Amino acid sequence: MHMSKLMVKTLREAPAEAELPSHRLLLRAGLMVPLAAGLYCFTPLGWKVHQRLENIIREEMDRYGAQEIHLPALHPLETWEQSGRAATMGPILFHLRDRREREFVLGPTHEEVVSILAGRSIQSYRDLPFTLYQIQTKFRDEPRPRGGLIRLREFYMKDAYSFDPDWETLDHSYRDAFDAYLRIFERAGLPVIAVEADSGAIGGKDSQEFVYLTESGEDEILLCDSCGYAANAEKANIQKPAPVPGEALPLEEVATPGVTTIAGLAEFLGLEERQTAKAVFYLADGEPVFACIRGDLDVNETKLQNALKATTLEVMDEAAVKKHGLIAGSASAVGLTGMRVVADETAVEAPNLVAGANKDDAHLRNVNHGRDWRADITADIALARDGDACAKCGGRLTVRRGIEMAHVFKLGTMYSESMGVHFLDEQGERQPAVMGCYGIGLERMLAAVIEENHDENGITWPAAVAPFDVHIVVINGDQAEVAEALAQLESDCEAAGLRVLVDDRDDSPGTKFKDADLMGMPVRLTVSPRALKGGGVEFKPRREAEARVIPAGEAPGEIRTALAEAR
RNA sequence: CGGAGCGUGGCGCAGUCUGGUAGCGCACUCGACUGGGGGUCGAGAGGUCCCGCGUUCGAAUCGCGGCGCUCCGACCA
Repeated sequence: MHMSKLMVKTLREAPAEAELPSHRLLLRAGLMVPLAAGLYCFTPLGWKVHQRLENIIREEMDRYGAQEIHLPALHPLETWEQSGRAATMGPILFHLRDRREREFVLGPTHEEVVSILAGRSIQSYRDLPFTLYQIQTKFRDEPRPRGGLIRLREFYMKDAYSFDPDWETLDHSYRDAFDAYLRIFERAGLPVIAVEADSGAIGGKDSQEFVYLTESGEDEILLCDSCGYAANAEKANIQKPAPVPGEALPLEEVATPGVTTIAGLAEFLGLEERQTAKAVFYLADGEPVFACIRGDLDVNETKLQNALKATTLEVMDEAAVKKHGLIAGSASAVGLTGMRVVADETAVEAPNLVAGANKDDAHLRNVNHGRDWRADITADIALARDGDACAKCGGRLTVRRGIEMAHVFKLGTMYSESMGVHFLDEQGERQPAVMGCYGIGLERMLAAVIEENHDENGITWPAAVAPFDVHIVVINGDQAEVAEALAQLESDCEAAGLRVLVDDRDDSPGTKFKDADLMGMPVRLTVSPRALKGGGVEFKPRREAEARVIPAGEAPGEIRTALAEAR
């Protein structure tokens, strides 16, 4: 490809709205052009990278026997009503109507549709197991698209779905997908870590995310520095400090004028925070819920939501707090009626806690579970924080941020039951298939590849995803010797199976070098009178500082070597 | 949805406070020179100043309403 013919426009300066390095470079290098919030056009250059990522994924999925399919993006609304997710996914669904006023949604994912497809193919346990996958567009009406390709409203996802006769064989399908993902990210030059993730109220057993660690990520991850435990903040478990022990003492009210915070309460009474009880109020599916945890801990709302099996959970606003007669800052479950109480184990086990008296400026000492109050649900609802103790080994947890690249789930039978994916087992009994699902965000992956592979001058593509292998800069291409050398070099490289980009534009050398750095092909060759005089062509791997002159005939071999190193 | 900022040629910005014929740099076109890190000179083209309503003799500028974009948060199987 010659740059004089390539539809690309590089920018000296990035648009003001772009902040992330990947976003700025995607725009500056001319890989994409914005259309609207969360929507981008890919240029020929950008699309080549996208396709190379796609192909890596396709190869690794095919390698373990997953089968590629294609599904509609447009789904009848009833499909989503059948699974119940029309309600739970709610506002994220793009809705539209056809000319006969029939309602459709644009698929944000494809569990429902793939289940319908699978259900029509499965009759016997002999038909199982298998894994289907698709690489196609998904639509989500995100509340806030952001970060260039990090969060889009229309995006490519590789989504795979496994169908197994039982949980045991699902473990194998899951493992196959997991291993394929490790190979995919390895090949794409993207360091990721697998972290335990929440599988949601929707159910399922195991769930892991593949996360690329970066400060600009939106996912919060807890990492244990001693045992390697890694979990999404929604899922992370901690070892909670032991309570202050003691025999149950008589309940006693104490005046606490103006005290409304745990820190203030502990200081006022000269106690530790773990000797107090904290209360937080929520509306779960619209119903009031009283959450209670020991004062030194915070509530993990995902865990709380799971404990409640609620589809929505929100913190009560002031009006709701008032309406339900709660006293913020002095609330406790003692004497509380009219709502469910969910308590963390710590609040149940610790004796003689200080809790609110359910009136202003007063608290209760020596509150004990069982005697003074009772939890409707007792569960672990504690939030892991930076510095907390690892649940597995007691080591120190550190909070890191990252971008979720992929998510693997053991779904179980939820969709097979609602969408009708059944088979007859060896006993002739009708069973729902046990499903798993495995998604990778393509554009997000592309953005992360750039986040990981760039320097102050531009992109430094890993060889496996670069749009071209070699970028040939021509200087004084109008001179006959130079033109001749270029033609030979180009055909030698192409004969060696290399993807060649030639900057044949009539621009100054400086402009071409800057663009070559910005666009970031793994190897740059310069054909010029000077290099010819020096005995060949100038050879410079993008990630190295120094260039050297090599005989032109050796270029293809040297490029191959450099590509092998540019991972 | 809450908080903040921004909207002027393709990109980066000035002009807005204090109303008076829209400007700079880059990019673009043509010509010449130059030819190893976004080069020089000359001549050009390109604008619903986000939209609407209002105030005014006169609005990019003031007022009201709306839209869009970005960031933070909420949200995000």
